[in-house]
Amino acid sequence: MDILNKSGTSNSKNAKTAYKAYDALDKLNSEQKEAVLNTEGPMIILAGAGSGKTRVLIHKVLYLINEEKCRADEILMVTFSNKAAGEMKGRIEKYLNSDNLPTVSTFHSLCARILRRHGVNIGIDHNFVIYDTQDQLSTVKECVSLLDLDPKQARPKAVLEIISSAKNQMIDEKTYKEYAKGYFQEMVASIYPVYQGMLEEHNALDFDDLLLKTLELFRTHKNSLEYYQNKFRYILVDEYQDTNHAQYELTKYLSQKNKNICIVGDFSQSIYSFRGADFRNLEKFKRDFPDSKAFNLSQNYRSTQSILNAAYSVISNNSLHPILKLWTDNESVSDLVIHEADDQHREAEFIIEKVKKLMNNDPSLTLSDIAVLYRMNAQSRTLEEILLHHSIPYKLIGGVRFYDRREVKDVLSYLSYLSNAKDKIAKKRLEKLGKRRFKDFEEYKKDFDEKNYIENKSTIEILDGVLKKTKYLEKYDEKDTEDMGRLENIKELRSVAIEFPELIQFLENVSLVEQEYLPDQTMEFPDDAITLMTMHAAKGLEFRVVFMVGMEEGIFPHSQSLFSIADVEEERRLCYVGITRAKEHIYFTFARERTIFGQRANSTPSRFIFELPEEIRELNGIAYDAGAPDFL
DNA sequence: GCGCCATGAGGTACG
DNA sequence: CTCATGGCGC
Repeated sequence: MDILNKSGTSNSKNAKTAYKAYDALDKLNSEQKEAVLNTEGPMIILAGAGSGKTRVLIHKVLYLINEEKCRADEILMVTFSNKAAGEMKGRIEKYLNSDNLPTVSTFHSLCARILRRHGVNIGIDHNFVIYDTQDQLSTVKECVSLLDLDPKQARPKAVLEIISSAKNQMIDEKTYKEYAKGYFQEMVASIYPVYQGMLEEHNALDFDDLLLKTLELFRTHKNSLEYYQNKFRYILVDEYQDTNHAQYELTKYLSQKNKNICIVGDFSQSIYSFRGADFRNLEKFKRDFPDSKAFNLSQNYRSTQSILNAAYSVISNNSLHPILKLWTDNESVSDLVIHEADDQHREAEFIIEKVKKLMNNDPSLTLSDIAVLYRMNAQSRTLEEILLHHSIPYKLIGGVRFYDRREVKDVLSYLSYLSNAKDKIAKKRLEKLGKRRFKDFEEYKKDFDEKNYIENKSTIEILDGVLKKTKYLEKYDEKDTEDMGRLENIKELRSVAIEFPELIQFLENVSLVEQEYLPDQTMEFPDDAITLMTMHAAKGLEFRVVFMVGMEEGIFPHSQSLFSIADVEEERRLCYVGITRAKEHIYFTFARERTIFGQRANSTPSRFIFELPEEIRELNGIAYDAGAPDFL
């Protein structure tokens, strides 16, 4: 095999980390190996949960480079989160002793970069700001008041949802009115063009625009498109079931010329249709690339067979998409338990008892091996209370993100407004921080513009200058714990500012990169703690022990999903994602009675409980096998 | 310009 | 019940 010869030629100064294709390929199973070795042309990898998908992607990249199919910088790998991109990048870099690296990026960062460079072709200033959800909401509010509409009827949040989903379907502000049906949508049709005009005036793009404007650029400027088609000769896209229409089109455009595109996904793990994802893109791809080759990764390395059986038993109730049946060689010692509790407090107590027992029986088990998964964040409160009461450390994932925090957003608005004075949304926010303060800030801005600080001063100098001039920190009282936290966050922001001395780069970084933010609880227990999070947040993770709580109709599946089959199927996929997080043991719990939003009510066990394999239900005394329960 | 109270809504969430 | 928001009074 000529891989052997090539492995020694380049990149192998450091024997410890240099990539050796022949070694690496030996460690792959035959399905994985086939997927790695097929380099040319369009291909689709259906990768089940825990099937080593990341591994395959990384080895594909390394193999391409090692086989000299292309240079590293001719490879583009697209992921959905910065976290995933960072991990991929880290793992690839470890094997490459070279400065020439592949581009690993999210769709949004990639598009932002493309637009900074070539957006001028379609009238986009290279200095544009990126509006996040909060800015978008403020913009919609502006439009609503400008158009003299009643904010109670044109609820900004609802309006924005419609605009965003229109954008996801690539319907622009001019054509939307043709699609609008009914009173509300017609109202949105009148707001959408105003909203879009306002963004333009502000020299701003929202996240959806990043994708749409890039598509517009590709459609109208062949040169720009060809530049990227030539640059990225090999393209890999992860989590393809999560792409929306615009992202689908982007991958199509970019790969049109070389057709070396590898997409990876899993129908059964599509859980983001509410934000525009369409798992049917996996099927559409086959139609658009009729000569594409298909590969399946069906061997699971994470869970026991009985966990996989449980997951399959549930997901096989879905009919709107194909299902990949997984198998494993893993030893099958596994707890699968269904537990009925009196109420949500007893449910939490059950978890604690169980955790204690498990840890007694198995000294190798630590708290960080354990996760409690729930459908919605509101469910975490009772769990937190009881864990706190029993002094069991936990870390809570979720909540307000770092860059969404008020104080962080305030400081960023100052900086963003300095770099782009057209941003009226930032201006409005700053005015709200006090007239005096804004006046002082304007004085600073005058210096900033006249003395060209943007080139002569570093981000941290500017940031500190603004803080000093506006006395912003005086808003907060060091003795107040909440304020203290806010001051801490600004400190944290300062350290990011030090990392990015160029203001424009700093702003680009903060609008596109979500920083890992740990809430206070985690700070107190940095090491070993139980993880509490939603099932959505758990995607991609694994734990030796998983508790899925609140398995009740109306909670999971969520009440708002019950009107459509497609929505219930998405809930079921979420259930599948939850189950497949577990390596060894899984516990499903539900309460007979639950207080939610201050309302106490009896609950019915989730339909998903009844979809678990009969043996498990029998073992747990939940063998309603007289057919479907009456709620169905 | 700040803070209080009434009101209303309440899913999941990446960039 | 809890949190965010907006209007209004001081």
